[in-house]
Amino acid sequence: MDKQTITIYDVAREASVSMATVSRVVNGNANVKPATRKKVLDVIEKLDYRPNAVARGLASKKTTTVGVIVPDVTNMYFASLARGIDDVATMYKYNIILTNSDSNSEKEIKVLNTLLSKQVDGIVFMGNEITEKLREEFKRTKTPIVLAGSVDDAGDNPSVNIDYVAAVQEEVKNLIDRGNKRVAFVCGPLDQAINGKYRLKGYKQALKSAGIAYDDKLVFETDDTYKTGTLLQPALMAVNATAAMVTDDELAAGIMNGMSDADVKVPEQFEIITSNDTKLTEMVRPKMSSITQPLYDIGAVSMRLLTKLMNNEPVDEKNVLLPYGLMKRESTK
Amino acid sequence: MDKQTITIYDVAREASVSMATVSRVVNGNANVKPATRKKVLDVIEKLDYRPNAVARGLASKKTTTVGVIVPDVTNMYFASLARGIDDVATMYKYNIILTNSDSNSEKEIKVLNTLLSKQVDGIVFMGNEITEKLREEFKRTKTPIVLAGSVDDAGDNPSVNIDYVAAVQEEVKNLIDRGNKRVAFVCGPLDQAINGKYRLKGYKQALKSAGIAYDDKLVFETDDTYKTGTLLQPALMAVNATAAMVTDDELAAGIMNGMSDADVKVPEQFEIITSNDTKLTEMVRPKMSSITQPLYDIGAVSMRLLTKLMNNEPVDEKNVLLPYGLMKRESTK
DNA sequence: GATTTAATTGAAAACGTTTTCAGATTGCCG
DNA sequence: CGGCAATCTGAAAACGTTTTCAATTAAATC
Repeated sequence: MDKQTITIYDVAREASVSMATVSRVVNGNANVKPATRKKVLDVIEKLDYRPNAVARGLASKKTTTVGVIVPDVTNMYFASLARGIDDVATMYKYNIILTNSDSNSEKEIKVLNTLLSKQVDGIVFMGNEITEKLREEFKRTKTPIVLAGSVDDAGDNPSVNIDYVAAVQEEVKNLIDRGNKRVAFVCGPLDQAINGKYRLKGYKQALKSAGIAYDDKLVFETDDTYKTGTLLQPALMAVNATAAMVTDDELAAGIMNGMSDADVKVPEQFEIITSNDTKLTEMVRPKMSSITQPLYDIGAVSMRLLTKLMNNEPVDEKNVLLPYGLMKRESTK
Repeated sequence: MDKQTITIYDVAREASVSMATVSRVVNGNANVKPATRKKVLDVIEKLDYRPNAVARGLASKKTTTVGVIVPDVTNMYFASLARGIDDVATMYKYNIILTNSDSNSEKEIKVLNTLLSKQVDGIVFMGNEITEKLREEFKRTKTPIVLAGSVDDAGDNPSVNIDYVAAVQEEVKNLIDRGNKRVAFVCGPLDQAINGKYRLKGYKQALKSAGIAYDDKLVFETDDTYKTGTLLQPALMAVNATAAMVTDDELAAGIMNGMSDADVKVPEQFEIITSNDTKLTEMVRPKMSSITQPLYDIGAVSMRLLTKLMNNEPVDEKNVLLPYGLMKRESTK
């Protein structure tokens, strides 16, 4: 009673050719006489034959599927990257298996392994804290892996990012130039290299160039959530900060709303610059000034890079830096 | 030079048992003597054997992978659903292949077919305008499909939603009770059943109960984007609307900001209620009152339903309605 | 200890493709 | 029209599992 699945063999019989020939026309192999090609194509049409990608994957050792590991799709930043990834994946005939890791190292390792067991042709990984254990798992496989919008200081994985230190440095400099003596640095977990090594470095460099002493009371390590942001106003006031460089848009939105709710005027009394330029920056009032990152493109370029790696094509630059920008909106003077 | 992949056969040899036995222990089959189980397990450990899911899929005709078709992950509404889906998928040992359709019917059909060719065990579909063509494709396959947060008036696919007509009716009634004689209905494309058939119906019913004549000048069909929302203020004022029931959060945020930018006070001069209760509602000022939908749960329940369908378990209710709520925030009086 | 029954195991056939290699056909040239 | 190269085609062996069925071994019964 089962709906009969029709196989390449059925087509071969019906068209009175061999499986090999059918396989050839399905795969667009040139070595088949136009007449036979037509004959086979007709039978395929008539029988409504659809190749079984699993069998194909087993025989060819390619699944045209790539794994995508992301902390949380629900976060606009990652959703944008994911969209870029999917679009160019589609363009190159790949599909993506998307998994949320919650930035949990154990979970990351686990899903990495299930992705590998599913024989994905490549993986794009997002998440900035790469534990030694995870790094080892990365090394163990020869399936290509690229980091998207994520940095690993210690590893040597291909990656695509922007120049976080330069971007932060530039924005903090602007803040200082506008007269802010005490600018806070509000970031996600510092053990993530992107924060602890790069952005913080940019912050420090800007301070140094301006001859301002680094004060660790001004750096606030958070969990990157909106909620946390809303709670930060008192602490920020307590250290006499008059501006903040924030590393996440939702977090920044939280801070800004916390300020507004406490009747601190943004930007008059407190300036805020955020980092990801998700569409949230425009939706909030005042609109948030931001470092602009080509989010979609970071995803897109990552995936493009991955396709090259999967095909053993030469890549000129393993660690791509895309251009960033500075978007002045209403949360800065 | 290729990294040798080790197969079930290698561990069989090494453990001096048959492949069948190895397969049994890998799959937790009870019929194997504890001693042999241990022996095999040890060899697996020693050789670092990982089962090849593709081969397994071919032999067993199950891939433990489900397809997820979504208009755009970058939209918070769908991202939330997707997250719910992935979480329960993981819980039941499935992975998801995530594809963006842009609500484009051709694209939907195309990805549906590639998902099927990849032999997914099931599909959860999001997107409200289901063309006749797509409906036919749905019918052609015996792979189970469930609609998540999406309705198809004409088809008979399993689905999980909330009671959109009741929810809208209730909110519009509240608006009217508070003295609004002219409440606008701002929605996405009306040819999507969720808008054209359900929500609009709730709107009309509320009007009718209140003895107010339906005026189609008050219904605004849009494309559901933030940008469009920001442009709507003049038109809304032109028809003397004093409140709006909006079917999408980003759209609503746009409208609200458009109002604010034109110095129309929300909620004093214009009340706004939105529909999806994404976290955006809290981030915007004033915070938006909303119909609350258990977004994550809609995804989660869809996936759970799908697991039952995939296992041929009986399901009590093919079309699940989850409870909705009404969240009063600051965009209404 | 001989049977009978239950618990373990293994051999081999799927699963639906791709791919290699050799054989068959065709086209072209003098 | 013979011969050689170029073009097409097919047989059969992978690919790495699961699963069926029969055979073997162990346990239980009297």
